[in-house]
Amino acid sequence: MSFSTKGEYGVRLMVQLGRHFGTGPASLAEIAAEEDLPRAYLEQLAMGLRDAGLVVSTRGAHGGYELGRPPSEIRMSEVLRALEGPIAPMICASDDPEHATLCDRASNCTVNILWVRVRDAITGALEGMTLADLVPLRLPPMNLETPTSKTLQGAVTRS
Amino acid sequence: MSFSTKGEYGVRLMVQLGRHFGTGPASLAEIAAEEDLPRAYLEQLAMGLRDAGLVVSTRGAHGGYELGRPPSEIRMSEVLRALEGPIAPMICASDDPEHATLCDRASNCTVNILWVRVRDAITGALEGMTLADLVPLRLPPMNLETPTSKTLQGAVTRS
DNA sequence: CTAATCCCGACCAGAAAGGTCGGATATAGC
DNA sequence: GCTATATCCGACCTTTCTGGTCGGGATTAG
Repeated sequence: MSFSTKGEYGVRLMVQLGRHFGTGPASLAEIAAEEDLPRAYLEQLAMGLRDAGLVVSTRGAHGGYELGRPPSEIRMSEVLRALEGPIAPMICASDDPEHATLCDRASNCTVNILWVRVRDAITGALEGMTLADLVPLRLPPMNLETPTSKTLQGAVTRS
Repeated sequence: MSFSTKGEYGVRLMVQLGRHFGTGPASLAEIAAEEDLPRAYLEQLAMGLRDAGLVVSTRGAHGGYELGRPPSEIRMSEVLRALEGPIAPMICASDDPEHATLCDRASNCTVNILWVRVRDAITGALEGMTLADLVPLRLPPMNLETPTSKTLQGAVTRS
């Protein structure tokens, strides 16, 4: 029982974008360095997030990705769905009606309610959290784009 | 995000054993036929359940498996753990302290609380259900081992 | 003795997952 | 326009996992 590392990496990517929120697009190269993740792989994840409308991309030099909405308005359920597809602990209990593969044995299948309850528990937990809950608080509101924050970035994050 | 079919098959196996509860051991051949699952594969799952003490095996002719306890005393969390291992939506959020692989980035890892909450939601749901909730109510006590069920067996099971 | 049954390790094939590569396209700054 | 920096995106590769089989051994009821 687990999420894929796609989910893990994707969430970490989103958290980083949350930290950069309001400061213009952040390039994947930047974030890959900060989180120590393979850049080429992040591309795949970012595209999924973009297609879901969670992030906005800017191409070309000085381009990158930024959140489409403030962190507090991005539910983690949306993020996980964009990354991993419908939330479904079992094929017969998907929260996406499209993919709701009714088990052939639907009639005498009493097991289904188990998976449905588990699914609802998961979506409930995910629905109750926003990206803002995961983004470490930004330092007290000084001028947001301080040069110091930039200088710091380079220094840290090298594992 | 999903359980493996190991979990699915295993739960179905347990439900069948629940139906047979109190009527002596049921052979895997029998159950494989009833649920239309590969017998050889069920063996693997049954052994895991046995090692966890959830079922008791009887070897030799007329042997088979039966529940170690009444269905109402078997929490689904136990069943799933026996089948799939510790409940951990992410490596850094296992409910088994042994396998709690602290992420190297533990200090600046704010994401962890997400997985922990999800995990707790799942275990909560699982803890709140017993096998009895999944076993279809038995018909009013007639003679339980009807001959018709036996005649059926022979016909099936050869893939 | 025989048939039924669990026990259990070895093995296997296909799918999925994680990840790489390279080139196309777009854009900011000179 | 040229160049450096980005996203974009399909093709590809490699390793792991998973669902599943096989075959033989140990046990036991009849």
